[in-house]
Amino acid sequence: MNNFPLQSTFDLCSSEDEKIRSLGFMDLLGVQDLIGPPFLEIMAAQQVSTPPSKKIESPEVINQPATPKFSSISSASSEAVNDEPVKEDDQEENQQKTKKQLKPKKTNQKRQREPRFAFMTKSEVDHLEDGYRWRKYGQKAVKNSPFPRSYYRCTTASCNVKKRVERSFSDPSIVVTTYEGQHTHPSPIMPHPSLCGSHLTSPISAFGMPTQKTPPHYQHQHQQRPFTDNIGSMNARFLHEKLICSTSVPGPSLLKDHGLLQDILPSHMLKE
DNA sequence: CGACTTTGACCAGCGC
DNA sequence: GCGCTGGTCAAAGTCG
Repeated sequence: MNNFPLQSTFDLCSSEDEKIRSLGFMDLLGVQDLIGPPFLEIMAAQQVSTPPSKKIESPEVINQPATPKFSSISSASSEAVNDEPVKEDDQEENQQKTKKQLKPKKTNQKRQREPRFAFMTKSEVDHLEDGYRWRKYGQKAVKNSPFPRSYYRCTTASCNVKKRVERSFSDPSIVVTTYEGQHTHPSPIMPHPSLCGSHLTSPISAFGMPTQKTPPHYQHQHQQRPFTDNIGSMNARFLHEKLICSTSVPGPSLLKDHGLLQDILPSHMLKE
């Protein structure tokens, strides 16, 4: 497997990411775009639903909505889209500002988290090309890891998507990327949906990630699940890898995907 | 000169 | 209450 600089590892099997494993990757990805409802339902059913009473704090990954399917994601997404959590805080904000020219966020309520999804990618580079433009706004050393975690934000003004990138402690060759929120715009770098998948000029962009390369008709069809739109593209591959890694996901819908993925995935992977 | 990165500081949440 | 950690801000620096 040295042919590619990187390869995604979806079964999230590193010890460090056990937490990730426990939760529905699909849900996080919102992959239903490609797989269709039946599959999702299966996945959703399998998902560890986070008890409402318990805060969804598990770092990446887990904010698996308690509700099956994406109803909660949908609503979350809409919030996410408008996502201007800060505005209503103006007054409080002022007080805080006076105090310190810092963070407008924070208020009486807990910070609302956007739907997040994480995935692991075997890569030598930390910041994978995913078709969107990101601006780094922070970096922190992480506990229990020699590798720092980088924080990125989508540079598009109206887009509040963020992502965190860190290397796996257990396997430095693996990059754990966590996306938060949804893109409210098409990919500025890869404007041609048709390029998605079939023209993998770069392994990185190939499963780089949530590039919005979903065919227009598809997007239209699934408009109400904005979150999935962003991710729709990468999932083909991610999804499949996840599937082949996860023995717990039987299902016809899987087969359905094979057709779509054949030109993307190595035959041996398909077999698996 | 604008866009982006680096980096130190600050704040909130959480566990003890 | 206190300390730790994650997440974010914003000034300064860097690059094209």
